[in-house]
Amino acid sequence: MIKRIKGTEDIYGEDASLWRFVESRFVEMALKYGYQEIRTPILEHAELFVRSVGEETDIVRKEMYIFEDRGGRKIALRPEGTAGIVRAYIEHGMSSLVSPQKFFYMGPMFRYEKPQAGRQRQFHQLGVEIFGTPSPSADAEMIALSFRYLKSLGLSQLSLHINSIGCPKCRPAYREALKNYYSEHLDELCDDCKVRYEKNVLRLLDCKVDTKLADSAPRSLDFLCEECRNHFDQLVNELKAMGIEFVIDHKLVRGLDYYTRTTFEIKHGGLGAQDAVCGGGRYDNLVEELGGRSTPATGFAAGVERIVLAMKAEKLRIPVGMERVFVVGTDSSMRTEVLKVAEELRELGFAAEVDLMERSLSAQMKYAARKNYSYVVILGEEELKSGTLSLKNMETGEQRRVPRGKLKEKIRRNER
RNA sequence: GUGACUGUAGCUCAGCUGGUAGAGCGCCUGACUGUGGAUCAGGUGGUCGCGGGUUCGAAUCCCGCCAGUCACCCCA
Repeated sequence: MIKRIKGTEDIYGEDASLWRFVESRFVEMALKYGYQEIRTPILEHAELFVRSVGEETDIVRKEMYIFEDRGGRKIALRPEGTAGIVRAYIEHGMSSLVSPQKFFYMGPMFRYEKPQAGRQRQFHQLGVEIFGTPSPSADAEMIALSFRYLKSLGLSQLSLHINSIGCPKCRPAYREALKNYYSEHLDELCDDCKVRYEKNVLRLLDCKVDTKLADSAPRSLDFLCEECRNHFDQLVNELKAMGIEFVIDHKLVRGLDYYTRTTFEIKHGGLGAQDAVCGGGRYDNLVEELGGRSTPATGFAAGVERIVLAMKAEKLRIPVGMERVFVVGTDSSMRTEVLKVAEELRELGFAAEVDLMERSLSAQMKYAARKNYSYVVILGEEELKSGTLSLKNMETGEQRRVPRGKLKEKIRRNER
């Protein structure tokens, strides 16, 4: 038997409804804030990610799906969404459109990692990007959007963490301070951290083995230049003004090379080790680094799988859509009438299903019950003669004759 | 990439110290020729993850591989 590829998932049944809800709610919310959708290819030149995500990052060094196409080009399946959107922004000269340009997107991303709870090789992200404004208001808006969105799904065990990692002007001093601090504790570091010390000092902060050392390490906020400091202060003020609760987390550094100033993350308390459902921040230099005009930008990405896991952890229900009705005939001679009534119901805005197995009336009732229909319309000789329908409420068992034209008002909406 | 645990029907699992597969649930049909999730009866369904080895004989023991789960790394 051919099985699905490691780290990929088939989404079906109840899960598919959940996913649809998570995605459509996001689209609604992003549109409300004035964002427009952008769909970029899943395939990009591998070089794009090497230059944006960073040559030295794990994502590029060992997690990218790369292949050579028949024309000998090095192609990658996108490991994240931002790079492709920046590429599209530059390629289409969008910097000459009105600023800011605000985009939302969603779709599959690919990273060759070992799967675990909340981590797949093909995973799905939804997110936004704002181009053309250096203002902390942009950071505040997209952070607020992400947080409000997650709350609107019903999630409550959320915590928002923010930080600033400065800019190329002030970050070197901070990095130096960290290096000094850790150099005095080299022998206390775990093996992974010894590597981090050489490779990327900032990441020493999120070591899980020894958190005490990181707790008392120098804080990036204390090293910010004046511009970065003002930026951060204003972000904090705007979040407060919008009534968004957050904590300043000086240990929050993000893994992708392109971040500047603002970084943020939203964690969920009901998940396993992979507890970040959303993350992002500002990347003021990426557009220029990829060959575009110098353009400040900010954005976030949220993991759909993790959102879904979080919703399951909180046992959240989703609102039902259309009221569903099953239409049965007492025998095969009613077939035409059954089809007609089902079409009428669909026309009226209901979901209507009919038997496709040529089953007996009782078997059809059984099917309707198994599929959780709350209403069944029954058609037989008697109904046909009198121009009525029998409408059965499957929850109460109550059944009554209804004139054909009155179906709509007799079927009430209810919540699942 | 590293580590731990796991792999028998669609699902959950049983199968003791080796004698070549079972249950419950599900699914289909019927009891129920105009009425359901309950009950009863029948039916459907398995290369015992894959490949080697040991043995007269392997789901059971050994090795390798693959897959799954969780954690590390990293990240959404």
